[in-house]
Amino acid sequence: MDLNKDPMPPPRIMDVALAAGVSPTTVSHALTGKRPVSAAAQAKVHAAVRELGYSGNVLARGLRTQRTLTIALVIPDITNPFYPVVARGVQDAVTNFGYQVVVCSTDGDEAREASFIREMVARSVDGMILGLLHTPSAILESLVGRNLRIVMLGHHLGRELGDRVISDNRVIVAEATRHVVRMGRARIAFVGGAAGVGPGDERQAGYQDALLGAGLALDPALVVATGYTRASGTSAVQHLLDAGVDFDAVVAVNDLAAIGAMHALRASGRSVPDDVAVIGFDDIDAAALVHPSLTTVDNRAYEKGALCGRLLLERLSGELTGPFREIVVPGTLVVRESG
Amino acid sequence: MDLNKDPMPPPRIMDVALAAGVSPTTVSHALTGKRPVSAAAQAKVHAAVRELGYSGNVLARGLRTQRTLTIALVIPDITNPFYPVVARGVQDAVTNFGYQVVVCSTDGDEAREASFIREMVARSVDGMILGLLHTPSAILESLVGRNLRIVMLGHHLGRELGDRVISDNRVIVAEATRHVVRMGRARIAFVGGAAGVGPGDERQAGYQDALLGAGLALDPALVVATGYTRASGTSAVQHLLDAGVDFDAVVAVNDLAAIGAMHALRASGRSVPDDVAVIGFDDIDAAALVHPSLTTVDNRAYEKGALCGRLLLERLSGELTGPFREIVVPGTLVVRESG
DNA sequence: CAATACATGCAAATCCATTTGTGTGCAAGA
DNA sequence: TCTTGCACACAAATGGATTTGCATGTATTG
Repeated sequence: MDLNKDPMPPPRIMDVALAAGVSPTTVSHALTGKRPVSAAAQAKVHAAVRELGYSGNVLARGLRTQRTLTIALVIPDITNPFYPVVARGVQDAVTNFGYQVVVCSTDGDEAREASFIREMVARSVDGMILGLLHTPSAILESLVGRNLRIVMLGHHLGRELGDRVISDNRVIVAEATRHVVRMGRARIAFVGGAAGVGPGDERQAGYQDALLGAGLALDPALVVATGYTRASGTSAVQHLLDAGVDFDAVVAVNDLAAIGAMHALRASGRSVPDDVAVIGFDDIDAAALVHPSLTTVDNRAYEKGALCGRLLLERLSGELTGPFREIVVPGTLVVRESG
Repeated sequence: MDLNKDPMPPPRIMDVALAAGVSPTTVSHALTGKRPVSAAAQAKVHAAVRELGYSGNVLARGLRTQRTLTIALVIPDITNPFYPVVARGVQDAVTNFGYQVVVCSTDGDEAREASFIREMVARSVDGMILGLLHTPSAILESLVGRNLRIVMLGHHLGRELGDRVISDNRVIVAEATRHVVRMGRARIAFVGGAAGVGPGDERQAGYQDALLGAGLALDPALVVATGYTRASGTSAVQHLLDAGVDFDAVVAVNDLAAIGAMHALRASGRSVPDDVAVIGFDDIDAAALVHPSLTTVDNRAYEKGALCGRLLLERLSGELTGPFREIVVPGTLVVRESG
């Protein structure tokens, strides 16, 4: 019982040719349009294709044409609700043009980022949309000049490898922080992110800009870089509480961290926003659902994904040429109950 | 300026052979282990591989070997937080064995389910994990007997195509409904899902089992099948309210619908759970975060994904043979504030 | 020394669709 | 009638790795 024998292999181009009564060459021409084919032959070929359910072997086709109609989307964390929305934006932008999207979640791990990228190159993807947390290094350097289009998402570190779609992190976090200052808060913590990793640094800079602009002191004890997950927010606040740091507001690196922070605050008996205001970033679905609802920055996940997809397609089609573009998608402050 | 010329193509096996001073055949044997290779040659080959960053051409390899080390995960909705967790479970189960996961989100659209499956077959994936909402039809029939392993997730409709990992939907929803009955609720609505689509029917059956078991009447007006999204829950409750139906509890087909239902209830000035109790299904992250927190059923997303991945690998390796297995992953009721 | 085992190279087939060059038959137009 | 054009078949090359048969060379063993 050889389970690995294929009892009914998929139809090949030769099967279609036989069924249509034409040569394989004509089938190929009829399907690709590389040479004129009579209407009669067209009809016969398409009838045979439908009858047999022929769809061609993507491997063989890709090997020959050097195009796979596949793009890779590399993201830090598929369980962060921000990214599925991005993924949907990408998908919606490219599926109508026949492209497939392969999603790789790296857990923000640098080694995994590298290995996914390598893997996707080996798979001959036509392009990649890279939402990396780490600065592109040697791995990406080796891709420069490859026949491979790249769009960077939310990153403008490192060498220019392709078009970029980014947030105005610094500006908008500064605005969000000023919003908290206007509410009379003066001991404002910044929570989550990690030095040199992802957008945390820029957001922290925006936070600092706002404090300085308001004439408030920068207290290093108020900055706790723990990461980008819910647990990051929880542990950061716990750290602040354990250290006995006094604070009346928390600006979090993203919504997940903000929600984690709110949990830790509630667990310690503090009220949000009465005792401590909390601000997030991204405006994931859950931001509107938590209690109190989260004041945050709409990070336009869907638009960003769609924009990345469109940019990539335009590069692939040659429609867009010339120097790499950097598109800033501005965020907007969404004021809710938490701050 | 031909942007489509490749200034630096990826290394081929011949390049490695030249660099290592051996034949391409020996390189292949060294890397695949199909024939014994001396330690000296091994070392030279591996050194050359590292130096050149050779990883092989997946298309060519797959074409020859008929194996791509890729599996497809087809899910209804990537923005439903249940599924990213499943995806992570699958990934964690298979990446250590060299497999890649391609995630396809179908939006619960039957045509898209079919087209994704076809697309993945054309890509010669080694196996598929199918979380379908619709009953597998002709599309899948044509895959029976193909050299392709299938695991069905949360579905036991249609012909047996592979192993299955399912929930005890009916039993656990009945238990959840009895929980609401014990709280003294008697006018219990069932909200969301769609006839013949996904697990909705089974969950509704469990709801009815519990009502009948408790001697309560089944009022068709209390059942509103609208779908699986947050909007589905909102519109279903709105429909109940508009129709003037009296109810004091809502059992929703999943957490998203439950959260949508809570929104509609709050918007109408009703209190949860005082006026209306709400029960969800899945225990997505947001269930614990909404206010009031959602009583729901832990649907073990991660375990299910991991289980699907393991089953698929065991079939692919030949480790598991014989008749298809059906594994029921029992849910557990998680009582929180909403009901 | 003869015999066996083992490592390795070479050549060729294979996987399947695409693509190009060449040749053939049929038709319409000069 | 001769040309020109068109549709198509056929053959062969291409893409890159895997895999097998066969031959060679070296090393070990009886």
